[in-house]
This record gives sequence, C-alpha cells and structure tokens, in this order.
Amino acid sequence: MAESTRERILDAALRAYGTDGFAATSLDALAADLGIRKQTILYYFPSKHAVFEAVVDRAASDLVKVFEEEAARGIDGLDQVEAIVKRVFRLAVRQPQLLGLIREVTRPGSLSIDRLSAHTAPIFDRARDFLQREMDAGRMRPSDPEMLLLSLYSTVVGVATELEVQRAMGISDSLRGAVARRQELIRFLR
Amino acid sequence: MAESTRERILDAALRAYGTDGFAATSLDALAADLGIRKQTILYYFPSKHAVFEAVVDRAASDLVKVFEEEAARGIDGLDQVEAIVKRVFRLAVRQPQLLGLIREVTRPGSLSIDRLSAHTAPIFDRARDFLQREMDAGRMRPSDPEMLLLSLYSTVVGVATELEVQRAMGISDSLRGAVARRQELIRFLR
DNA sequence: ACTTCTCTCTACCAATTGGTAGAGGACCGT
DNA sequence: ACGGTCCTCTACCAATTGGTAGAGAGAAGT
Repeated sequence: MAESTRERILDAALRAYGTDGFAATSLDALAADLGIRKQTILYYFPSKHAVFEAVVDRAASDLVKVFEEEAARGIDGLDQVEAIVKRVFRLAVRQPQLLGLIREVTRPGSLSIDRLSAHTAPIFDRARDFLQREMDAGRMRPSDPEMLLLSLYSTVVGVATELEVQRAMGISDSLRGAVARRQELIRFLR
Repeated sequence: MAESTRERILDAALRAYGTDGFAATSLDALAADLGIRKQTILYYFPSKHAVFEAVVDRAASDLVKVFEEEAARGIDGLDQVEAIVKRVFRLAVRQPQLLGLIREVTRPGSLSIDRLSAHTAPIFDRARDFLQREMDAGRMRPSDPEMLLLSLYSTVVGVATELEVQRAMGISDSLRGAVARRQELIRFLR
C-alpha cells in the first residue's frame, strides 16, 4: 500500500476544505471522492470536526517545517527572510488549497483558529525576535516587527485569493503576478 | 415600519454569510435570527442561493457607489486614489462582514464570482485606465496598473482577515495596524 | 359586503446530514 | 484450527436541510 487510508483521507479533506470549505463538504462527498464509505472515515476520526482539526494540524506542521528547515541552514540577515518568503510562495502556488484552508480557519466564526495559532505561535515569536534584532543592528529598515509580519502574512495569503479574482477580471498571466508580488515584497524589506 | 422585511433579511444574511459562510448558514438559522419563519424568507427570495446573490448584488452596489461618489468629486491625481483608499478602508473596518462576503465569493469553488465581477468590472477598467494615464503623465511611479490594482485589492481584503489573526496571535491594538497598513499603502503609491 | 393583493404563518415533504451498531473478511500469532 | 486485532463494510437512525402547498390575517379598492 503506497499511502495509508488515513493519509489519503487527510489529502482529500485538505483539497475539499481548502476549496469548498468545511461546512460545504459532507462526509459522504469526501468518502465518495475516495471511493470508500463515510463509516471508514469515522473509523479513523471520531467526528467530522476531528477530520478538520487533523487537517489543520498537518497543514500547520508542514508550514512550520518550512521555517524550521530554513532557519536551520543558518543564513543570516535579509537573505534568510528572502529564502523563507520564496519557499512559502512556492508552497502557496503549488498548493493553493493549503492557503484556502488557512482562509477557512481564520474566518471570524471559526473554532479552530486557536489550534492553528498554537502551532504557529512559536514560529511567530521567533520571527518577531529575529526581525527586531535585524532592525536593531541596522540591517533592516526599522518598523514595528509585528505589523511587518502581519503584512507579510496577508501578502502571501492574498496571492492565493488573487488567483480567482484575476481569472474573473480577465487577467491572464497569473503566475507572473505572484512573482511580481514576491519581488515587490522583498524589495520593500530592503 | 422603519425597514422593510426584505432589507432586514439582506442585512442579516450579509452578517451571517460574511462571518460563518454561505453553506454554514441555514435558512432556519437566518430566520430565527430575525424572529420570523424561513417560509417568509422564501416568499421574498425563490431559493437560498437567490438570497446569497441578492446580498452579493447589494454589497457590490455599495462598493461601486463609493467609487462613483469619489470619482464624481473630480479630485485628480494621487489625491483621488488616496481618498478612495481611505473610504474603502473605513468601510472595511466598520463592516468587516462585507469583506468576509467578498472572501466567500472569491473562494475557488464559488459560483457567484462572475456575478460580483459583473458589477465591479466597469470600475476595474476605469481604475486601470486612470492609473495608466497618471503613470504616463509621470504623476505616479510607473508599473503594471493591473498588478497594482490587485495589490491594492489584496491589501484591503488582507486587513479584514488580519483582525482575526491578530486576535489569535495576541496582538492587541488592531485598529492601529489597519491605519498603519493604509499609510504604508499610500506611501508606496507615491 | 366582496374581492383582491400583500404578507406571514402552519403543516408537511423528500433528501441529506453526522453519527451509531454491529457484521464480516483478512491477516496475525498461537 | 482458533481467538484476536485491524479494517471496511451494510443497515439504520434522529435531526436538519431547502423547498412546496396552502391557510389565514390584514389592508385596500370597488
């Protein structure tokens, strides 16, 4: 067996929740997509919401791993920021459902936002301290590091939502836009 | 009667769809929120989806009206851009559900995105032409006007989503962030 | 007084929802 | 051969879903 059933369920759930949303995706639809019965899903997860939480957990780990790996390489200064931004952008373009899921979690009525932030809070703190140090050392334009992080965050998430808007507005070359936004973002940091 | 039932339904639907989402909001819940029966809703609208479309239509008109009014004042150059950005930001901060609705419409699996873009396309074209003229005249930093518009759009939408993220990350002063982002955005345009 | 129109309601429906109970097969070590 | 564990299934359920049919109240016009 190439991939366990549990992993296959999480894959399909990420796709479905990231595009159609949690409420719009029934367990039956999810199961049908996988060619199984929904009772099989409920064997691995106690409830529908538990599936969602598991998807969020895995997505958060994937995202955190990117930061961990990049931080471990020990590049310093803006080069590290640029490397991380590049990798997150690549992740966003290749897996738009992942950002769709984040959009779903960060919705006002969401219950699982604390679950996501529990994963990302350490990364957030580390990034803020890093930026603060760089600013203090004069290697980066001084500003509020928390606000800068939020700005970075919403730019990346914005890229995912833009793709649909671009399509609706008849703008053709969508990948070019993402690249342009990334370059603009990095230029802003310098 | 201060407000017609139809308008009250649209108000409540905007609130609900903008925060919890379309699929997560049942007609029964919507009706209960208004103290009426769902059959009353179905008297004014032929189906649940029709309610959503009506909400989208009205929200789009509100948004378009802001542009129309501001354009009619005949201010030229960057001052007009700044005025529009300010008004849209104010709208976004005061009515976060409105941006939540846009987020809902621009979701990949959405059916109504064409309905929204039908309203906003003329505005989009006019804004693009305006920016192009300003750039040609040398009154604005030259770049791709379509990309610039997308950048403006995602910044504004980002502000709405940031509010929740800020709360989860423990950043307190959320309004300050929005103002900072607006100033940064306008500074970028110069 | 009668009809007509507008509006909100009760009663009801078939389909779908998330979830439970438990059967049965495949594979395991004994 | 046998009991146990892992996994996926069929059968079923109560609750909720969006939607239909039509009663009844009220105001307005005639």
